[in-house]
Amino acid sequence: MQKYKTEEEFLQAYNPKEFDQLSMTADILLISVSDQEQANYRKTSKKMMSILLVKREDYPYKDKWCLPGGFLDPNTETLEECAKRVLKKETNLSNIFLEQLYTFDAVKRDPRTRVVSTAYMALVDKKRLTDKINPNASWFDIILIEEKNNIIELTLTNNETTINFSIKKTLKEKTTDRYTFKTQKNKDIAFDHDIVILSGLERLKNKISYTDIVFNMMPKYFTLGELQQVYEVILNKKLLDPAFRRIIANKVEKTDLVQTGAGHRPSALFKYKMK
Amino acid sequence: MQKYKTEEEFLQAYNPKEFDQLSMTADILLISVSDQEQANYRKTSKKMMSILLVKREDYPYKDKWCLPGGFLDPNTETLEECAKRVLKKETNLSNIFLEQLYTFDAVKRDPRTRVVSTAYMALVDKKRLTDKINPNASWFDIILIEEKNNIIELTLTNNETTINFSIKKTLKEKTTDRYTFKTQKNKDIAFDHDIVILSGLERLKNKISYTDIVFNMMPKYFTLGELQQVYEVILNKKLLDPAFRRIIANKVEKTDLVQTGAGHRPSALFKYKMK
DNA sequence: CCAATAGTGTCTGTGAGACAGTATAAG
DNA sequence: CTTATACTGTCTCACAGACACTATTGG
Repeated sequence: MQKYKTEEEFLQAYNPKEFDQLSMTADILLISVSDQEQANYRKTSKKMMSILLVKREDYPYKDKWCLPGGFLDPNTETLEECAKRVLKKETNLSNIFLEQLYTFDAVKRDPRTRVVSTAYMALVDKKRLTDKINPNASWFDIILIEEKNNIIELTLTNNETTINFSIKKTLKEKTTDRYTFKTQKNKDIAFDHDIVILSGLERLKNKISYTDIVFNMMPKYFTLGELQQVYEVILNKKLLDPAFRRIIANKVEKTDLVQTGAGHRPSALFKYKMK
Repeated sequence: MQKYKTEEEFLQAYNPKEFDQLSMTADILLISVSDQEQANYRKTSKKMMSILLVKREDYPYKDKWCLPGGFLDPNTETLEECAKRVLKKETNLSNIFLEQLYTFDAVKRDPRTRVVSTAYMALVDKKRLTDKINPNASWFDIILIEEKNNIIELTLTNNETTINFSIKKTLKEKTTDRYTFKTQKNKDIAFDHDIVILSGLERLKNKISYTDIVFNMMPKYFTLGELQQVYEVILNKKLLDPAFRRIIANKVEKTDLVQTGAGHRPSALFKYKMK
């Protein structure tokens, strides 16, 4: 090996192409909560989690659905900037909550070449979304998420197509909370994005109980009933009213506004307040 | 753009070198707990957290300290396998607890070329370590970790060299627990590894309270006093005996063994038991 | 006996789970 | 008046914080 006297000298002689390189992508799991149809005038509309998927127009995995994502430009941008750029392109929105999820790096995860992907979780209030969404992208509602014998089954629909896949969840180390996910059944989702989706949903489920992350999916003003429903759909279980109100009491602030017209006692509108 | 009839056809024509590529590394924050000297025969030896650093022999950052790490071979290995390979090389140990920490990707973090690094946290019981540690690697004890006005100061020593750096911690989003770390003072640690170290220590601090991760740093048999000291050094605060014993009660199993010879009541030896 | 750690009993306050009860709009 | 949701009061139980107390060794 040659020796260099200074760092400058060394850097001038350095040629990265001498080494094997690879490509990276940032993939984004964009999650929101939608209102579904209501059964009668008095019932409140049911809430559902939804995620944004994109139909692949080219090989590989042509015509399958995948998460919005794009290749990192190594010369100019960070992975988070790359993620923001992709989100802007797909949804025409900036200022979306973003958090790094995990880096997925199986050797054969992309058939083209070695591609390591850093996944980001993004949260948005669906009311912020205009119709300027990219035509090859589509919101899918999560209509079923069920865990049985460590096998998790997920069903999504965008009212045209229904997607269903299942993943086996195994504890990676007996001392921690990390799981290994393995695809059991999947014919509609490209790459390893089925696993990214599930990891993201689990992360959201965890973080909702010890952070204020949920307010990134809420409009500025909301009722406590709505907020509770969002918690319930994310946690996938019913919560008791008084307990819920105690928990979020010091995260929200009551306003003078009320919401009426629902065939029952009007509810106060609240807004987020930092603890 | 050309069109292809099948995925195979597409893949055959695909040339990754047409696109800008980059390099990746896996860097490992290996953490352990050491026994320090005892003041007199009766006192128990004080515990300290220690991390493994490597002295850089080449440019860039020649002669500075950094985390053990290595370039990913894109053709053969995952990042975790790369991390294991590096750990084996530096410590001659396999079967070390590893967990992906975070992917660091600032554009200019490596002066050579674009290098994205996925950091792993590794935990080990120091008694497992032989003297087969790589000569350019060295254990540094964390002798000070102090937070004041969101500036965290860290001092490490390996009894020859003392390293000191400080980092500013800012809440990234008001709704979550994610922080942005920014170097305030650092002249001994290469790359952005000062920030990796701090993120890792914070992660360990968090995870110790809701997982059994700490047992990866313990020998097979240990006293509750020792275990409590490890908790205390990681959490950086004193714990009350009865509260501590209640918390770990169903994580440990008492054995018939006792530890004597310490100038006070002998203590029972325990071992880890999964909940 | 002393010093130091090992280990336990128990009081108290906080806070979640549970359930029952009151309030109020629209049809 | 009915229906459905909004919102509150309060009991109970689990559990963490706090402190006091007993146990046991080597010197």
